[in-house]
Amino acid sequence: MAHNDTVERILDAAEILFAEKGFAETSLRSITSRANVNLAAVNYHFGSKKVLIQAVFTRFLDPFAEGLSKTLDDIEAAGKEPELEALIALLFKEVLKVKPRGQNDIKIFMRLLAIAYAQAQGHLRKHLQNIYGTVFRRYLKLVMVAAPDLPLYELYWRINFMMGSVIFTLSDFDTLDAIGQAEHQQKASMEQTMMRLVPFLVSGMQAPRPEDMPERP
Amino acid sequence: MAHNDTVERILDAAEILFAEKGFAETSLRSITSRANVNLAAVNYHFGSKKVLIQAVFTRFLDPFAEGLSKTLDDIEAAGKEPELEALIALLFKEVLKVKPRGQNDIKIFMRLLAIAYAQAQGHLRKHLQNIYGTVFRRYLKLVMVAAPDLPLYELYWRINFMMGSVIFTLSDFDTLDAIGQAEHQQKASMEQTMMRLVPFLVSGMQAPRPEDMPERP
DNA sequence: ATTTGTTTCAAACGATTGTTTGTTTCCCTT
DNA sequence: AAGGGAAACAAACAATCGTTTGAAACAAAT
Repeated sequence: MAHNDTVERILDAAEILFAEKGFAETSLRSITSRANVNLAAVNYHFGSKKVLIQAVFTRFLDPFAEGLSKTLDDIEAAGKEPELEALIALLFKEVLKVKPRGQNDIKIFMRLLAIAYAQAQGHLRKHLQNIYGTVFRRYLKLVMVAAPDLPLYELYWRINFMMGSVIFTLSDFDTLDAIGQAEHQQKASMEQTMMRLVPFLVSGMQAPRPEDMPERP
Repeated sequence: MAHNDTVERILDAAEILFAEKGFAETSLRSITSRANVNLAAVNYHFGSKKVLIQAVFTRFLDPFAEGLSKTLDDIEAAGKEPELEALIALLFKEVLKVKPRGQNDIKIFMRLLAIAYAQAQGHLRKHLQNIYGTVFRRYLKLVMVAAPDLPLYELYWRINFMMGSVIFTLSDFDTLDAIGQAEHQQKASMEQTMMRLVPFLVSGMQAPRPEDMPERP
């Protein structure tokens, strides 16, 4: 219990503080202090702060990627070709499945993703791409089938447009919801906002191709 | 020439380094070193690093907000009610107008926006909101007219969905374009990508309202 | 030419950072 | 009960951070 408990307490504290302030702005001392753990424990168990950051991501993304992979297995086994809306909603369901122990885990998860993208840290990005690239490509193939009239290159960019909407909105959900309450006297939940995202994304993906944009310039 | 030159050289160096590495990861020494300026110059001319960060944003956003404001003046003076597509394309044109001295200024501009959102720095966010909130609200009113069948609260969230796509995609344009070249042997420009964004965003905004989502729960 | 005020500069400040060290404590095996 | 390897600990490490200092260099005005 001793070892494992310390490692997980560090990860718990780290993911919260990283999501709140970012990587560079979060000191190891603030992490170990929140975790009620000795300062040296981080370097003892992880080796360095950089590895700790990667470990935080791994703990989130591994179950997510595994869950997504299994869902894709089921789809392919059933020989189904899901529609665009189902494919997008699928991703949200998968996100909601991850780590049901805490309520605000999804917010942390999304904020970490946003920070990872905002900070073009070479080592982190390639680390994630190397590990989770395979599952992502499997998912992308299904999107291709669901939107057959879209050239591959166009689809590539639209996928990124989608990622932008989702990550941006959900990672800043608390702030955006607070503004929404102040200006419209309505509050939203994360699940509601995901539901709101689906039709926006589906319609965006089904949009006609941009004008004056040759497929191969 | 002495004073003004130093201040602008600091701003030039700061915006590049901030866009590359973020705020906390960029030291004043790296800024002053790149600007060929003494270390103390930052605190002498700006007072603190925090003020320098705000100054970098101001130099970008002031001309942008002013240009947008004038464009909105013209529209209102002409009594026009632009369509959604025109309103969205308008924003991109306004962005392209800002700071024509350098080619990659837009990339820096977008990266700074992304970093500003990712790092929930309280002081910066309120600073921006207080200064540029007025222009933004004027623009929002035009969008309201262009999408009359959309409830205000729904529109609020979709505006944020749009912002997410744009900021996310364009701030990471270099990386995304590099991947696009590797996987599809096609390269894009920032202007092309903006053109690609327009139909995606327009269709997203015109999407049907999400199911099971009462207007006032 | 002298004064006045602004800007630049080298140097140092205290604080905080990630990491390392050597020792102590704990737990398990024999 | 004794031994040994893993873990926790207080303390210190060198490096870097933003900021401050006081003197030097400069410009413009009297």
